[in-house]
Amino acid sequence: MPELPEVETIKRGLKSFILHKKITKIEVLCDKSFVGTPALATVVDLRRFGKALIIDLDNGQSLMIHLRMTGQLIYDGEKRYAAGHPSDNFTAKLPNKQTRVIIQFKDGCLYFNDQRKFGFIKVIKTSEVENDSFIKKLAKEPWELNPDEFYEKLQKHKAAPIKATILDQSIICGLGNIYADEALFESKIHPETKSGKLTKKEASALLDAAKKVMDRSIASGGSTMATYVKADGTKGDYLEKFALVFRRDGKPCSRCGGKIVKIRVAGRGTHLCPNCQRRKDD
DNA sequence: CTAGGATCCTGTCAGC
DNA sequence: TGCTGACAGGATCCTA
Repeated sequence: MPELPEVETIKRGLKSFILHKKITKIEVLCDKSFVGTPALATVVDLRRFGKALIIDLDNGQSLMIHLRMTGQLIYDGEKRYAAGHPSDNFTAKLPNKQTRVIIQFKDGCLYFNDQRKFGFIKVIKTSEVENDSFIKKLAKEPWELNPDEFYEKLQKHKAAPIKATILDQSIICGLGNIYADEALFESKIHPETKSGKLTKKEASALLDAAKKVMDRSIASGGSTMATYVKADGTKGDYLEKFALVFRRDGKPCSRCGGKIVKIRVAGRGTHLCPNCQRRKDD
């Protein structure tokens, strides 16, 4: 998915289009993608918990949206605002084959598209949002986590590769496959390093790097491919502009000129510069 | 308890 | 061209 910066981008953008607007109709095209009974109400707030987006309504209910791997939210009204997993859907005619839910407003439609159907929209009581099983488990985001706290957490998973550890939302919240790779590169840590082998200094550097790469992404409107269009017509282009290792295997490292490689860690494709990110002896 | 692998689902791409 | 397997910006469930 869509990692924290992308969901933050969605939240900020949607706010300007749907806040205080009434939902006039909800069409569910794929049962798996919508949990609960759709009700028509007015949007009173948009919030984000890690990678989950919450749309609060004035009937005491909230829509919890998780895009998982391939979810997208595309608002189509006077302007089009698209964010999430980048694809041609951002500019395509909608609804299409991948449209799972359509949330209609008086002057626009919010399309929830999701190729792989891992994502979902779920109706929950607003008062229960923070007790939701997913949200409840979320750890602090990098900006709220202090280095000592982070270091202590790493000791509880000392045998797991650091990449797996920082992808675990109950340890540190917000990173996904892109920003995990970028943060490890930025802090010069090999992704397979056992979490318990990191020094306090390295843990602190990694935390700083996580904040840095995500701050930069949020500032540019989230990462994306070329088809991504923001509300103002500009493109969010973290991958093109800022990614230094993600999907850059075979290309030279911007820091040392060495060759970026792709390996598999924790079941995920992982990009690194073997020269800058030295493996420690186990 | 942790760690690692399979799994949900659709689509695309590399390699035969 | 057609088939096959691998893989994908996530999280959960199962097993050891």
